[in-house]
Amino acid sequence: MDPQTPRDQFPFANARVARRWRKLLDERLKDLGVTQARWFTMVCLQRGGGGLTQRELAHLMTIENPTLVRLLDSLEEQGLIERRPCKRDRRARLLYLTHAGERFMSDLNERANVLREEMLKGIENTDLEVALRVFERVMENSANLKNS
Amino acid sequence: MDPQTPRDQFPFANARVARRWRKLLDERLKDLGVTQARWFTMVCLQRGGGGLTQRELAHLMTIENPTLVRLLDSLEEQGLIERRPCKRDRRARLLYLTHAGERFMSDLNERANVLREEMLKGIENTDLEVALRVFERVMENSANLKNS
DNA sequence: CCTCCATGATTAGCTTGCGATTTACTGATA
DNA sequence: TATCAGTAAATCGCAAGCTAATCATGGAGG
Repeated sequence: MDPQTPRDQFPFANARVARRWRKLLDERLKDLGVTQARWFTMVCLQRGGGGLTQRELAHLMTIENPTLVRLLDSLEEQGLIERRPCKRDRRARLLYLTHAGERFMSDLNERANVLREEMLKGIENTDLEVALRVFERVMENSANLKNS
Repeated sequence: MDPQTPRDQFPFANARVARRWRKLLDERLKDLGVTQARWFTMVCLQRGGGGLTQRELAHLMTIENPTLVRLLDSLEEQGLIERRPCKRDRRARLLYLTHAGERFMSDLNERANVLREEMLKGIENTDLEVALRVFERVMENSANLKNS
């Protein structure tokens, strides 16, 4: 078999890290009844500022709408977010963190930050910046594919 | 909200790229009846050399055993791999690519290579090497966590 | 006003990640 | 030899990613 080049290894190594991060974070949020994906949903909603539609939030998160629907179902059931009707378009629903959800965020963020720093310990910001540039370029490249 | 640092963004950006890669590869392998995960299983089996146990292959792939079991079920059903009994340990089963599986690999690899080069277009090897070092360090760091 | 296409959300069904449990076997030790 | 902890694989059930299909509403053109 050919020796492995950096290009060969990249997608696998990337996916491996993503699996590991998800697994560890799920583990550490478990006693709060939250998962990595649900926390990410709340983070994006908070960043987006509340009042987003589901389509807009899905776009922010770069996931598909049906995936988001289920995440919102569970968050709503936990009382962490709300779906309110939209007056301008009765098909749409506007999303908000509840007060409980907002209060909860500081605990969740704290645990996520701790884990992140443990995982990134000893890694220079300059190296992370290079990695982020690579990610960004991959996303740009793949945006122009679709049907090739 | 705080300005986003490279450290904040890293896990999300990493996960996003992993989702994108999986999605596009699944799409391009679909007509061959293979998914990204099933192809990855075959790649690892080929690299590992055949005759691996399931535990060994799962370790190579950095996934859990139950996840692998199902991948192997579908690959076996498609006639791409075989599970043979192990004479030294009757609990274990040794894994092999079938001839059909081996022949199939060149098509699959070709398509995966094309996609990879499209996604990595314009990215320097030196930058990929930095990213790979980051990945490796993250995996090392997270190996020492478990119960913290 | 009606028709018809487009769009936001949902539902259904598949895949693949996980942990917990079960089953069959191994191997060490009393 | 009998027992018993440990291990390989399988099974079950949950979460979260996806596509395809459905439903309700919106908006444009005849």
